[in-house]
Formats: sequence, structure tokens, C-alpha cells
Amino acid sequence: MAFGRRQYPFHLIEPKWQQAWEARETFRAWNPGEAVPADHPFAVRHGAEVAAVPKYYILDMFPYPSGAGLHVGHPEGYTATDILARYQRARGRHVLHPMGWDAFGLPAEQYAIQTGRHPRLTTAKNVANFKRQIQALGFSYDWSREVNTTDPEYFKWTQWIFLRLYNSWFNPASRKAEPIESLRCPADLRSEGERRAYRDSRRLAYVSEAPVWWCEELGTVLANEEVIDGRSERGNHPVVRRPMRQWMLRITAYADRLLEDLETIDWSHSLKEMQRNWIGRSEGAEVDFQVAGRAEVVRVFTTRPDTLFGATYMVLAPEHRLVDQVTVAEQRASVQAYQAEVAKKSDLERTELAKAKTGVFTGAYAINPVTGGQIPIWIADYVLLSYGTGAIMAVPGHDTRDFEFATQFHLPIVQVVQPPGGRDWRGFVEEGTAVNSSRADLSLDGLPTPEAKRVITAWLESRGLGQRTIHYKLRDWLFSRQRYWGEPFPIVWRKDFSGRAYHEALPESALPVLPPELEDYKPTPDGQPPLARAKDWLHLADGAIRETNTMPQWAGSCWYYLRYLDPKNPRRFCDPSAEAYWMGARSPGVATPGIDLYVGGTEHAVLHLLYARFWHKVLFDLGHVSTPEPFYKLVNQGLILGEDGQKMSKSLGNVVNPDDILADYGADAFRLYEMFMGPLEMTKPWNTKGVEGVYRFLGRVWRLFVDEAGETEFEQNLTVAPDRGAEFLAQLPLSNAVSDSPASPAQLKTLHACIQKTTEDLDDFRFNTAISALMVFVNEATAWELRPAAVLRDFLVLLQPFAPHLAEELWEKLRARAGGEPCPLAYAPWPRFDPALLVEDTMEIPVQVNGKLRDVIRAPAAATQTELEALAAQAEKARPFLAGKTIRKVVVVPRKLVNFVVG
RNA sequence: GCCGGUGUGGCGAAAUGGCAGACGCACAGGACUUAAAAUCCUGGGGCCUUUAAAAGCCGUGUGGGUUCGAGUCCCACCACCGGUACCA
Repeated sequence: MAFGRRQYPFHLIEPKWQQAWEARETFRAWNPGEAVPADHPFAVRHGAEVAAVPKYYILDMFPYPSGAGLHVGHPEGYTATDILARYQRARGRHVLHPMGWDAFGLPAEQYAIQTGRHPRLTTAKNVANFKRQIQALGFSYDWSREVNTTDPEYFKWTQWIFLRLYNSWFNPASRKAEPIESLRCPADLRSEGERRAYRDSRRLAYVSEAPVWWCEELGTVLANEEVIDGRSERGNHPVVRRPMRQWMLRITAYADRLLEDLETIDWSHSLKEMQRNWIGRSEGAEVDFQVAGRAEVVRVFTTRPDTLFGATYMVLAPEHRLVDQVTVAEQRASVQAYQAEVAKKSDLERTELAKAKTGVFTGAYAINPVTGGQIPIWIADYVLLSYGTGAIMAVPGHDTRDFEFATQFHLPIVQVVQPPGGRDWRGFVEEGTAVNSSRADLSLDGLPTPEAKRVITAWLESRGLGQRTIHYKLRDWLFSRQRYWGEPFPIVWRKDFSGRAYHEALPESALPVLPPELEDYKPTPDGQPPLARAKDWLHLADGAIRETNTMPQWAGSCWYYLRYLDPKNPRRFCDPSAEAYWMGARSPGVATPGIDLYVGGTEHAVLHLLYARFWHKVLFDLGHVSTPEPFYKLVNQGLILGEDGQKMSKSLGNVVNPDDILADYGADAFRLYEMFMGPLEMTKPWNTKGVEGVYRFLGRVWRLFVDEAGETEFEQNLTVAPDRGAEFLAQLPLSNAVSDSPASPAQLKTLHACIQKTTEDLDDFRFNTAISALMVFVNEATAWELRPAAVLRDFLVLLQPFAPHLAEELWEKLRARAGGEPCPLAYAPWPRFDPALLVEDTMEIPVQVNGKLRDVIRAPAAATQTELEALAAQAEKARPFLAGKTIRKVVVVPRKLVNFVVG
């Protein structure tokens, strides 16, 4: 070991209690209707009526069990939730605190391609390692509810939920998902094929041809988030865009509800803002511009229809379908050259900012529908085909990009908005007052921007020239991957009599659809996903062919928090009564529905957290869950940096391995340190010296109860065999200082100040200051010659959430001394603090002169303003500053301070 | 650029508008020890005067403001971190 003797025998205490908790199922949570054994501590405290106890569902983001093992960042959030789980248990709540594995994913599959080792085996090995590491930290998880997304009994229900999406459509009238049977096909669709195509085009899960990132080297497509600067995150290989037939989920139908319901949930401002930005709702109008002298009409989207009078030119995305039609002969060559140039650019180059704008004139003109003037039509790559209509009306007077472009190509710039306060109108993009915006039948002049928008939109609508429109940045969710290690789709393909392929859902009885066993996990030579290699699996007896794509890793994490509620149910994804109890619809004394607290990193801000909200809303619409949102309160833990203040990474060699810390200091010290570092949500650097500090604190707690037994015994505790640990611990005597004498007023004050501070801090998730309150208690109690057992007992209840192993061990010793049956500390009620004990007879009152501290006086707590002022005027050190001065004013705040204002 | 967050000792940090730096690390001195480790006790924001005690002045990123009183509230900036970006 890197240092001397152990502070206390944590190496014996921690395994002892971890084994005891597991053997006794101490942290098992019970569903309503389940029979709780009468001797289980839950039944001892609450009785057998589970449904009568208020629930507390506290959830961690379950980890992907990577081969690298646990990182110190994982236990940060897990420790915070465990402390709160234990705290709420002590407060009398029925706590659900589960853990599981998000185990589908690319690393195991890549490893399989290289070694031929089945991903299932790699995954099982990694899960076992993660579980060992997590269990060594003494978290109060109910392991009987463990889930694993790669378990067929689990992904059977992932596939089942996919079928719910597949078999539903979004009814814009009710703003809800409804069964596809309720969708009425238009009467003019005669053939069954037409009706099927109509239904398929409305499903929440549908097929489309979309460009995706394809990595030749890895032989697979990658999600956007797996591509960094045009290369694969794993292996740094080049990737290309390539259109492929894909399954999509219609998340855009829920854009408004996903946005609106953010108001109903308690998440950080910044996280909500990230989701808002990702959804990117913008309100505006679509306006039609007639191409001069031609039949074509160009439709644009604008958020500022009020500036229509200032539209002096128009820009199409280079790929816009009308470009070829409108371009005049003499401009054709330069337009095509520009298109070719843009096509060569990577997405990265094209979005590179701070570059001069480029573009080419098509030679065509459009007619501004309000001014009647002809405006030139340009193409430029600053207009994106993928947003809005792929075309804009350019208002260079009041749009930064249009202004830059117009300046560069000498296009006219006119003013149509008057800024407030005499600011320069050129490039003014905010709201103001409309000017120069009138014609015979329409006047916007003098109207504030919002009003002008309404008037012009109504005018356009009345003439059929445009309409109010809302656009979103959010795109439908690309839901298929060409991989092996993921959930197969419960879908088959058939051909109709005309030879056209169509898809069809497998019946529920066919679930789970298992992936086939393969020798080779690579895609087929002709680019088909690896599942296509399994010819037997691929073809059904009736001639149907299975879908060979698999679901993305996000699928399993979209609903795992629901499976925890009823993880072994073979008939349903979750029993409705369990769902109603734990999600709060039918739980007593619970104000918030849903999950009471969800803790995890920010990296999932717009992926997992958006996807899961979407699935939950679909399940809600279809009547499978009782709340519209899953995660009512969410906290992001901050990043833990290396000791050098840099992000931990293998290449920097600053990664801290939890196993090493546990071996040297034990789990309690590790937990305590992770919480003592600073506020949970803050980014903060690791410092192993800091672990030693909290470790010393735990040693002081130990010595509060157990005398230093001399060298011999401590030598022994280094060498005692682990299987004799409990025996060794049992014979260590309690200190003689632990007494039955009644607590003195000062001792009670110390205890109750600690109760008050830890309680208030835990209610607000301020773990670091709660721990410092525990330290203050121990610092004071160390000086006590007699330590009343009743005071120490309450202290252990406060310590238990943070350092459960040590607290349980000392609790057992105290109980044994009192001759009582040892009951687990984990279920001991949280102490109530008595404000009466904290009342002071006299208080220290600062005396200020002109706001500067000059003295501190001792005054009765009940002193009146007049009395305080009189006492303060006599304060020795303050008097010199008052001598010979006129006192203009005296500020007296009873119990706080006295301030003399002198001239 | 836009959005969000954060700036306090050598370090991690703490402070309902009311004694800035609780608690911890590191450091220094002392006790115990043959010695060390561990433990226990004591001291640590800076400047300045003094043998010392004590006092005084300055101090929460910068500049203003409100207030009897500002780390905390308001205005304008600066730096760093995270997210996002030609989204019309």
C-alpha cells in the first residue's frame, strides 16, 4: 500500500455488509400485491400493505458495459442517487432504485468481426465486470430487477413497442397516436395496394430512402453522433453520405408536444434549451413567387413575412429542383459549374463559416407579390435544400446573411423596418416598426413587427399567395442500422401480385425475433447487412423475407425504466398496477408523477432524453402508461476531470481507476470523496489527496466508537483472513467513552445542528456541505469524554446514506451493546431535529461603523433594538470610531447586527 | 455569432443582502516516539508596523450603480468551459 496502517478495517467491514444485504434482500422493492416476508425490514417498518407506502422512484442512466470497465465518472451519479435512495428510505418512502445494462452496441460487434468471438460472450464478460465493480461500492440497488437490453426476454418487448409504433398513426386532429385501423383511407383509393401505401405513408414507423453515413472501413452505417468531422469516431476512418432504404420513426409529429411539455418538467434551464434548439420550431409563412414570364412558382419560407416589401432578390439552394428549369441559356454554363463545385464540397466545407459568400445568377427573375417588381433569382450554397423549402426571399436590409451576399454582389438593399432609438437600419434584424411597406390595398407602415406579420400573412392567405407555416429543425428519427448486434425488426417483406415489395408486421406470437447465429459478422459482399448471411433465418416458410436491418442502440434505452417496474413479466412489458404505483398515478402522498429523480450526464441531452420522451408519449397516447412524461425531475452530474485538470483520457494517462481507490481507501471513502469534491452538477478535477482527507474522517468516526486497540490488533487486522472478518470485527470492543449518560445540552445542540444541516442539504442535493456538517459533528464529538450512545445512534442514521458499510457496522455494535436485535440501519427512521435545542441564550452580534466591522459583542438573543443599540455603543473596539462623530443613523437588525452610520 | 454555465486563498470549495474563506487538501509548528509512520493539538487570504501581542489598510474576474451594508441585486465589459451554428 502507498501509505501506512489502515485507518479502520474497511476491507473486512465492506464485504461483510455487501454480502449481508444481498443474502437478506435488504434493498428489494416490492410491487403492490406482492407478499413481503414478515421478517423483511420493509415489512417490519411499514407492514405488509405495499400500496399504502408512498413510493420514490430514483433512476440512474444505465451504463453501456464497455471492455474498459467502470470509470470514476460513473459512480459520481450512482453515489448521488444511492445517497438519496437511502435517505428517502430512512424518511419512510418505498424506494425503487434499479440498475441494468444498455448492452447492444458497436464495440462488441467490432470485436466479434476481428476475433470471431460472439458479441453475446463479450457482453456477458463486460457486464460481469461492471456488476462486480458497481456492487463493490455498496449501492442499495434492487438487483432482482436488473435488466439487460440484449436479453431476448427484454428485447421481445422492445420489438413489441416497435410494433405499437408501426401499427399507429398520428392524428393531427386529436394530436395523438391512434391505432392504424382508425385511419380512414380516402374514398378514391380503389385498390388494396393503394390503400396499403396510404396507410404505410402515415405510420409512426415507416420506410424511406435517406442518405446516411456509410463507413467502408467498418462496413456499416453510422449515426450522426458517431461521425466527427467527416470521420468515424471509432478507428478514425472516412465516411461518406449514401442514400439507403431506411426505417424512420415519425418523431416530428410530436415536435410541438415535446416542446410544450418541457414546461411541465423540472430539468435544468440549459438542458431544456438544448432540446428546444434541437427541435428548432420556427413560426413564419410560406410565400409563392411567380417566375417572370414562366409558369413556375417558387415557394419560400420566411420567419419575417413583414419584410416582404424589402425582398430584392431570391436565392435557391443549388440542388433545388427548379434551378434547371428557370436558368436562362446564357447563364447555364456558370450555373452548372457552380452546382458541380458545390457538389464536390463536403458538408464540413460547406458549413464552414466566416468565408465569403458564393453564388451565381440564374438569369431568371421572380415577381415580388407585393411590390410587383422583378427580382433576380440566384443560387447560393448558403441556402440549404434540407431546411424550409430550399429557397428564400432575400431581404438584405434586415438579414445578416442576405446583407453580406447583397454587398458582395451589389444587389439592392432597401429599408422596410425602422429600428427603435435611431439605430442604423442597415443589417438591423430585430423587431421594429414597418416602413416603406404599403400599396393601394395594403399598408404595414407604422405597425410594430408582430402586428405587421399578422396583417401581411392574412393578406397573403386571402389571395392564395401564401400561408402561415411552422418549420422544425427536428428530422424524423433514422431508426435502422446495418449491424448484427442489435434488435432485429419484427418485420417481413412480401411481394404483391404486381411484384412490388411491401412490408408486414410479424404477429406478437413471433416475438422475440432472435438474431441468427453467424460465423462472420461482416456485411455481405454485395453490401447487405450481416443478418442477410443467414439464409435459413432470412426466408420464412411462406416465402416472406425478413427485414435484415437492426434497431439502433437507443431503442433499448427508450423504455428500460418501465421494464424495471416489472422486469420478469412474461405476458406484458409491464403490469398496469405496477406502472400505476411506481409512476405515481396511484401512489399515496406523492405530488409528482413519473420518475421522482433521474440522474445522468449531459451527453444524452438531445438523444436518449428526446427519444425516450417520444416513445413514452406514444405509449401514453395508446393507453399503456399513465403519465405524459417519464422523467419529471432530472439532474446532470458534472464531469470529473483528471488530476491535471484535463478531461480524463487514455492518451493523457490521467485516468483514475476506481478499483485502485477502493483497494487503498475502501468504498465508503470513495463514495464520500466523490460527493465531497463539490456540487454534483459542477465540472471538477480529481485529487487523490482529497480521498485521503475523507478517509481520515472515516477513521475518526471509527475511533469515536472503537478504541485504538494497540499495535498488535491492528497488525492482526491487516492479516486476518477475509472469511474470519466478521468474527474479528465482532470481538473488537466498543470504546469505554461510549456511555448511557444523558446527553448534555451542548451535545444535543451539536447533534441537532448536524441533523438540521444534513436534512436540508439532502433535500436540495447539496452533498458536499452535508458531509462537511458530519465532519463538524465528529470534530466536536471527538473532544467529548463521555459519548452518549443515543447521540451516536442518531449520528449513524445521518452517516448511513454516505458511508453505509461503516455506519452499519457501528450500528450493529451499538445494538449489541444495548442487547437489542440487530436490525439493519438502512431502515432506521431519519431523526427529526428539534429547533428548541438550537436556541441560543446569547449571540455574537457584529458591530459595524459605516458598514465596516469594528467589533463583535455578546448580547442576549432576546435583546430589543434599543438594548442592542445601547450595548453596541459601548463596544470597546467600536468606540474609537464613534468618538467625536455625529451618529446620523443606526441600523439594528435583532439577532444579526448593529450598524452606526456616522458623518 | 447565438444559447447556457462558471470566475472567491497555494488547491477543492462555503456563505436566506448582514462577521468572506465553513469543511477538506497542501503547508508550518508542537505533543507522542529511540526514530519514523499513524494519531492528537495549534496556526495559515494579502499588505504593513512590531521582539511579540495587538491594531490598521486592502481583498470574491474588470468598471460603474443601488443600499446603512454587495461575493450575493442592477448595468456594461473581460476570461474560461459546455452546447450549437449560413435553420431563412
